[in-house]
Amino acid sequence: MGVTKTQNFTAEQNQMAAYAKALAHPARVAILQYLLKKQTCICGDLVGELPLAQATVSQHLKELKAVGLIRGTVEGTSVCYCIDAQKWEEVREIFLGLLASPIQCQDNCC
Amino acid sequence: MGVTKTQNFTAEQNQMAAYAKALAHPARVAILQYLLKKQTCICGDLVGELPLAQATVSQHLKELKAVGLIRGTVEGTSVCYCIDAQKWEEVREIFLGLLASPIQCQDNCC
DNA sequence: TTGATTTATCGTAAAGTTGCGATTAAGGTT
DNA sequence: AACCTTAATCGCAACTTTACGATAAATCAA
Repeated sequence: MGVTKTQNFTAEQNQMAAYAKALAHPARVAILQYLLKKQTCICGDLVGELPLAQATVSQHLKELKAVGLIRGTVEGTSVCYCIDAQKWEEVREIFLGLLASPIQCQDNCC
Repeated sequence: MGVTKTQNFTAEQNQMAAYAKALAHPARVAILQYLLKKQTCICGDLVGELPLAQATVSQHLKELKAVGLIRGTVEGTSVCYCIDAQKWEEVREIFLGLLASPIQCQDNCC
């Protein structure tokens, strides 16, 4: 059926999966890296930076906006994008929560 | 065309995207959480734990194995799974690298 | 107002993902 | 050997994602 059974997982699991999905494309990783470096930029900068057509970049921006990771504000003809600091902190905490988990068993654990 | 233009992005961007993709489904997050808690478990435990059919769980395990996050060793009729400690450390570093980036601008950055 | 610039959205094609029943393969058990 | 158990794989249906050209909408400039 091709539909994830969201309702059978915890909110935390779904949330983490949603954020991971936002990062699950090199173009979106590149967008976030660029935004973290420049702090702010207009859409056109990203179109120039990425090896993708304008429509495709716009679509990736839409997805990042959909999970709340970035915000865009209209500035005349352009749109200025930046990372949402609060959301970024939230993402950080969620990922650190999982990533910080220790692993006891080494090489031949099984 | 539905094909990610991998070759036009950096190795780091592609790698991060690949790991994020592995985490981009609640079932796979659940599998990792369970493995981090128990350190080790057999496939059947996961099938019992998750709200999914055996074939589906097996498929998710395959994806996690494909990126190297988990390892499975045959133990008689069962297969014992555990997290690959080295890979886990690598994933941690890659994600921390991005997540640690500071954000200067607040509320109305644009 | 006309025209240029910038970004979002639409439509579409190709490919990938999710899920499951059925089957296969491999190891145990009797 | 015949049978059970466990897990992987196959085949399929439904849905989602990626990508781009074309078009629309909105602002600015002359």
